[in-house]
Amino acid sequence: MYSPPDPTSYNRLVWDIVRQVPAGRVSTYGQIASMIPPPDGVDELQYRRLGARWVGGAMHAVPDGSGVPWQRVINSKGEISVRERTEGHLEQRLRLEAEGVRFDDAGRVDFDAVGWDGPAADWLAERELLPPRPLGKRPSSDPDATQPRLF
DNA sequence: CGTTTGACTACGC
DNA sequence: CGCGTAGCCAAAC
Repeated sequence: MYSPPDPTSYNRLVWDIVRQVPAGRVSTYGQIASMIPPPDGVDELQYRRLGARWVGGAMHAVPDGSGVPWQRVINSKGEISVRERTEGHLEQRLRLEAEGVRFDDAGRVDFDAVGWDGPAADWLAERELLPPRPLGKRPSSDPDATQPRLF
């Protein structure tokens, strides 16, 4: 798999971030990666794809009983990335549904409803991490037809 | 020792 | 909006 220069410390950092995701909310591999600065020498655009894979590797490597809520990390399409018809896939879905996360007929969640907006700004600053990429559709793309003027 | 296979995304059709 | 593919690496077969 695509591995970061230092998988051990990278994984620890990823797990720390994932621990911040509250129950009932979901993040994505790409969003987690977006908070971690790209290592030296890694092209930023390339890191958007590589980093997501690295985070996937970190999730795959979560130790049993570590308390890391790995089920709250899914792919950018809003679906569970663990291969279907596997034990892990079913367990992730059941865990999320137990937290109140709903899946549509296509097996996708609604980021606008359950998407995570990242840790508090000071939490990120303490660790020299970047602000996360927002999830879901941009509310700004919705015309002000439904958005009444406040004055 | 050669192949297959990923807990991913962006981009082009 | 759905589908295929590149990118580019380490393990498991």
